Amino acid sequence: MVKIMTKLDSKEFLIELRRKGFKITPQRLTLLSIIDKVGSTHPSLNRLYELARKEIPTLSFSTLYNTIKKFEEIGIIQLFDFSGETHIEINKTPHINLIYPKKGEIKDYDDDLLKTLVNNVEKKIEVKIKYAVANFIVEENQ
Amino acid sequence: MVKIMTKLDSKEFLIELRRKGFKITPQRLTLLSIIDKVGSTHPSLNRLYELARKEIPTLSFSTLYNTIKKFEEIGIIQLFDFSGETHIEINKTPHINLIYPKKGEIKDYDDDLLKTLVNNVEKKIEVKIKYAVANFIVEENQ
DNA sequence: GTATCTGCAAACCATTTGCATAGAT
DNA sequence: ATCTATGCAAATGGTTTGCAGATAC
Repeated sequence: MVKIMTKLDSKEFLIELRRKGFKITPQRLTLLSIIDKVGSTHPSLNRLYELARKEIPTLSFSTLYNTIKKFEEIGIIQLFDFSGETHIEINKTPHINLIYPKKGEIKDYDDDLLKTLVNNVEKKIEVKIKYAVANFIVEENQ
Repeated sequence: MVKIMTKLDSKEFLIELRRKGFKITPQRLTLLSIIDKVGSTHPSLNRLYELARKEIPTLSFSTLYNTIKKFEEIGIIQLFDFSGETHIEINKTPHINLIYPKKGEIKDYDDDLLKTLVNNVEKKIEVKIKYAVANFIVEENQ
């Protein structure tokens, strides 16, 4: 079993995974460490697959898929659809995604005003917001 | 040619369509009027197709698809992916989409704070935001 | 030893495209 | 008359599932 230390696979995190009945496999550790590294660039599943293949050339897409879905279920990541593909989000706090559609780039941007907005809405209509992202599409002139 | 009066197919709007080299067909007028009516519920393309079929039973999905893409190009609507499907957005001003994932419901919610946030970001990083939507996922306990 | 995971292959399904005919201007 | 739109049917491509053998525990 390969052991790579990252923010995500710290001891407590692995214990938590096990507690939920998950097995710790090399594939999962590798995916965790890749997500830890590049998660903030919001890779698509296919991009993630490319990256993971460099480390485990025999990895199947279905293993990646199942694992990613489990990670979402547990709450390690969020998934979102963009431009016909599933992408990864690791920033769980309310934030802005600055989207450059032509470049296909998505950058995180933090602003406390969004957090205030979430609080306001929660109070106003008496709901709990589980997750909040503001998508700002940037105008790209050539 | 069927003529149905809506906010969207007002005279100026049709002139604008023609100016861009588009032909005004019954299919397009019907789609415009349906979008005008139900656009705020963010229907998926398939839902839109169901609705349109009730009015034009022979309508093909590819006609709907091509038309919707044109509408997006012109700027009548925005398209976004959610839960593996393409959905329609007609609210072009910065607003919040309250998403109830279990129900599959998406409700518009307006708050000026979001508009302020957009202005702040535009000034701070010197970009023009073409389009802004904040997605708030609502926690639904059963 | 047992329950879960992996990898392969096939199925699924929304989206996209090619093309011959029809229609708008 | 010309150029664009429609509808059909097939292709595409990302996602999802079934299953036999392998692995974590």
